[in-house]
Amino acid sequence: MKKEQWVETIPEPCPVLLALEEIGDRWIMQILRACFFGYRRFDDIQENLGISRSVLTTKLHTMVDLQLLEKVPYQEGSERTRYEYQLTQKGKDLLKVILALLEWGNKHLVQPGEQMLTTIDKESGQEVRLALLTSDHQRVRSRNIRLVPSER
Amino acid sequence: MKKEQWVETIPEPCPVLLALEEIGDRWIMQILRACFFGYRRFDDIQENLGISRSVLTTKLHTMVDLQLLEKVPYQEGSERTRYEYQLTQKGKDLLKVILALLEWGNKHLVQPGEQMLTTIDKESGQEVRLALLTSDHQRVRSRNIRLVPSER
DNA sequence: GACTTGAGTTCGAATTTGCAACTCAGATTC
DNA sequence: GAATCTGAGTTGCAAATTCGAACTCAAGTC
Repeated sequence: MKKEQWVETIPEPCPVLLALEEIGDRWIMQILRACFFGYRRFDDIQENLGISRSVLTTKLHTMVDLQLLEKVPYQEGSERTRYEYQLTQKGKDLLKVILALLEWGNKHLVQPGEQMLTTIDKESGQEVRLALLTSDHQRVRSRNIRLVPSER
Repeated sequence: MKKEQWVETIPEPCPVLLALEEIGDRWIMQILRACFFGYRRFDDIQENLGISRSVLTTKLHTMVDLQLLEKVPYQEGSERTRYEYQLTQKGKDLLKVILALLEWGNKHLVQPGEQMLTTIDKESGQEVRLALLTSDHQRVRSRNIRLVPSER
């Protein structure tokens, strides 16, 4: 193998692979997207995604095991107690992954005439984008980065 | 369905779903990661990922169809012409997705004692992270964003 | 002429997913 | 107080994916 692009030594295990092994299957990211977009209940998620009920059951349980979601009881008015799936902090920390996918989808997948989904700052109303920043807030362009192993 | 978190109206088709339908399967992101990390040839990728050869063949072809990769001839010295898979611009534009996964993996999946993989600025050597920026370079925190549909 | 290498094919077995129907407990209706 | 509805699953079987290992095939090498 010749010239490498961003990295010379890849740690074992590779953190990106670890991430993909947890959430890189056909459904988990889609379920997370639904959760970010406000869906919380079994039937809502099932209908929104068109996933089969049996698979959704399994995926929700593994997502709870992985601590991406939490099964929380709630009541609407005086109805009986039900359960909904809420994003945990670990789950919420995947927001940037979703936003990165969103930017890429807007750029490469949305056809002219269709609608994009843009991220705006609630306060200023300005458009918001993901950028690479050094610790003292300088912007860095992608081609100027390198990946290095470091101790946890 | 009650209170939504980041978005009131989701455009149809949703750009995030479009993205996940293209690259959200079990292998494509892993193959992309391998490409970002410098692997370009069939056997190298196959060995690195432990994917079965038949599936890799199919995935590489669909990735070429989707214009994520390009099959490019090359020669090493005077050897016969071979082919390697290179990231296209559309493929390279997924870097932020990979970096977001990397940050998440570092934070939540790397065990103490194992190695993280950190992103640094080639010039300053400083650590680099993904951040949300408005168009005039103000940082925004995740909870202060909203998603709105917009015309393409 | 036999061997090696990269890049696949082929094929049967194992795993995952889909679909439709069934369950089951708590509310609500008649 | 029996029948119905609703949310959140199970169950069982068919269809689609993936795996592993062996086989192919064309170039180039010994």
